[in-house]
Amino acid sequence: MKARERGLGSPPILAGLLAGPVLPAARGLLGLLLVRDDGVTLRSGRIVEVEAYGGPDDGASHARHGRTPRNASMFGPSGHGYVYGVYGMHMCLNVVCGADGVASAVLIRAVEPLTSLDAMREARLVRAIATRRIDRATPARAAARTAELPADRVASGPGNVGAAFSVQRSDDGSDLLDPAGALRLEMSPRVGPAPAVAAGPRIGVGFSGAESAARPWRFWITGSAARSGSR
DNA sequence: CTACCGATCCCCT
DNA sequence: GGGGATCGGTAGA
Repeated sequence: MKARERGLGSPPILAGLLAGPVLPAARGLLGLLLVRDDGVTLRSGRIVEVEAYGGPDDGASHARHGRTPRNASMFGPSGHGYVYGVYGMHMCLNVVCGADGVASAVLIRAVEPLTSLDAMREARLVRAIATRRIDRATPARAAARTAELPADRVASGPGNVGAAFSVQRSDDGSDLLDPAGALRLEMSPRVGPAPAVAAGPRIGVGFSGAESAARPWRFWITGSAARSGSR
């Protein structure tokens, strides 16, 4: 029996997928593993929710007004990371897609933790303290809350994926397909039929025109409790 | 349960 | 100087 039955049989095939159009790439990223290897612990999880973003024709994309210092990675080589900060406190991770020079990327919106769940909870607490979102709740209270976070909430939502995997600006432009990279993508060891995928409008893009906001460019694995917005 | 709203900072129609 | 590919605490039904 083949080791993989989900279609992406090998890293070269994954690289080829990411080098192509963003919508198939977004679907193909579902089910893959996101890995943070800090030399001490190996945090990993299954990608269960993503959003596709395009270039100048996509009113919701950071690339809608062309290349800037902030979005330069979107125009770079596929398979690399595009990391940006929003609202002064959240880091979001994208996988760059398309040919070099073409702007497109896939936002990782939710991950199901597989290994080092406690390290992810700890990383969540680090962010909570760093952003000082613990005015009313005392630090001890915040620590207790973080420790009690259900597994399927730890990396649910793009900001929480960033926190749980300690995504930082230095990850911007890094090669996510490098097997030795500190932040990387890996093939899922899971064998079986391809999971059912659902699609819908992207989240938080109301500022873009009606046409862009209506595009069903958000994809998720049906039934995953880690999907954001499904509290 | 839903809905609002403040936090906070980098980057830019 | 304004706004954002978010989050979570709080208020109120």
